[in-house]
Amino acid sequence: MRTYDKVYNLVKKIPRGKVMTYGQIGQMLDLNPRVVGWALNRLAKVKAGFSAKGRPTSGGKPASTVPWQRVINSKGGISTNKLMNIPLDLQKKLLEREGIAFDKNQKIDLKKYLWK
DNA sequence: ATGTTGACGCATG
DNA sequence: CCATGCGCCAACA
Repeated sequence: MRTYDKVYNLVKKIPRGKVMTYGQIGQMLDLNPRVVGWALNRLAKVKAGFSAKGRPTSGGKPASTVPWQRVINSKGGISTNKLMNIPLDLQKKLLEREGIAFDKNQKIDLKKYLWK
């Protein structure tokens, strides 16, 4: 069981309309937030077709089943907008589609949507 | 084996 | 409020 598989398995359990933070996931899996981010970043690459040479995914195909958009930072904001391989505001759109609202600062109300 | 790289978080100024 | 700095550690080259 790779470390990133733990992350994927947990993220897959996040119910629709709820979100989790990197720090929260890291705490639950006894990993650092950075590692969580790393795992998701890897997902993005796979999804973008940059499948790592000879190492596309861990056996299966987690990329298509992991609701990565439900993972946000501790401020309740989106962290993917500064990335090259993900369209701007894609994550925001996906979340809004699930009924999650953003305020004027592009932030989510953690009190309301955070899953525990 | 070793160095680099982060979808982060927290403390500090 | 914004800017830095550091910890942290798996995966990759």
